[in-house]
Amino acid sequence: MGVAERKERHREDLKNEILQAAKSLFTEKGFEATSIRAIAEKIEYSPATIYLYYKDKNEIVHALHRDGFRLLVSHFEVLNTVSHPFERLKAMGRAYIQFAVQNPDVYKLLFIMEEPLKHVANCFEEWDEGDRAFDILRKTIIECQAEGYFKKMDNTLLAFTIWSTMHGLCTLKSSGHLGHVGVARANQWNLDELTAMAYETFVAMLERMKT
Amino acid sequence: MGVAERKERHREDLKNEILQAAKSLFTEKGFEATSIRAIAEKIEYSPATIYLYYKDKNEIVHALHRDGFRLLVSHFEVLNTVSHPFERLKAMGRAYIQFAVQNPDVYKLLFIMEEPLKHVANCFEEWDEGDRAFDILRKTIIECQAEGYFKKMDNTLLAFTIWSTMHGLCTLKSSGHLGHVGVARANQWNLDELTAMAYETFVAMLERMKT
DNA sequence: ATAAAAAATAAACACTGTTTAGTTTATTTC
DNA sequence: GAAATAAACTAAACAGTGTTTATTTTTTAT
Repeated sequence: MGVAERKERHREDLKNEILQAAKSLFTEKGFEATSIRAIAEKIEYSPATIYLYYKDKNEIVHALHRDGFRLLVSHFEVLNTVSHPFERLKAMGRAYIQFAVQNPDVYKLLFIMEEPLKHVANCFEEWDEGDRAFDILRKTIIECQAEGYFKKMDNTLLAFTIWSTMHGLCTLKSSGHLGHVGVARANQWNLDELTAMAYETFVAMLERMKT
Repeated sequence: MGVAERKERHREDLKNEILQAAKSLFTEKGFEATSIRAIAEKIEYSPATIYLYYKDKNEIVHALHRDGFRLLVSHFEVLNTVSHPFERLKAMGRAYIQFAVQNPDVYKLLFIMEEPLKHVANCFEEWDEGDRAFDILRKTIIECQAEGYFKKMDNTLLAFTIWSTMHGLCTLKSSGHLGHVGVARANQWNLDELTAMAYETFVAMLERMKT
């Protein structure tokens, strides 16, 4: 059935077109400032057409959530080339910050907004993407332990702790809260430097966790 | 002028009534889900009346932001009774988590939302509340350094790092992201336990930073 | 060419924050 | 006490939001 196939392909095309339009508008204007009508206008369809391809706005957000996670995981996969586990761990931290800074809206989608997560909870799928990203961190920690780091510490708990620190650094930086603390403005540091230095401080702490 | 005074007092009363109605609705329904109309209905005035007392919705949010910070600082002031600085530091961490868990909407107001911060930036005031909270942490760190902890580490950078970890723990927990990681559900841990244990893991790291 | 099916839309609904013009209430002046 | 002034309040509207329904246009199959 060549005809049905072509139609199906066209359907998928339009579905993807909606997604790309939404993505570009989200990163351009932010989430709250992007309306269904604006997405419709960008792809030159009527607003109601969007609803033929996506149940509601949350479904669009959820689709971008999945894409975003794939992007993050692919960012981390490059680090497999770093053979020494602790060096890899450090590189992962830097990569995480870099990802958050370069893709603030994607980051918001992945780790701050609650709606896309609710959608995951409703589906029976086990949030593979998130688990995979977390497992990358956990495995690296376990490898570090084989080298004498983090002895007698639970790898899962340490993974949560490290993730929390990274997440805290990224969110406090990009939300502007870090920048509004007086002592931060008083020194000559800019925000990126400050974040990098705080990360190095944390790395220094991790480094002491050997033997 | 007794009359003018009484009127002024009434004005302040209504202004405060609006604030309390907003606060209760915010904590009850969340920020996004509370409208000016809902606030107006709660105090039994017309929506337009709100605008006679507050410039816009952001000004209400900002007023609650200030209140929230005072609440947080008062939470911390109790800890002055803890004489040993490192014990005090540990207690501060627990108090911080407790505050975030018990007042999730206030926490969101203080450390996640960007709008109230913008308002602070527009005013010339130097965000005293935030600076004071941060200074409490910094001073405790400096006292710890006098006891042999965190030698040769910059107290401001360490303060940022610790704050980031606490903020990360609190936000990942209450946003639900922590709970959606497979390994977290696999173990018997509940979210509060998990957060507490992750905090203890972090404390264990800090504890090693002596001499 | 005509009937059936699919795709797209115009228009409405129930909301939102906010503004404007008008009404009601309270105070002051005569 | 009655009239003029000032303050407080509100009804109604505006422009926007996500979403739904009924209708029209376009495509496909007979």
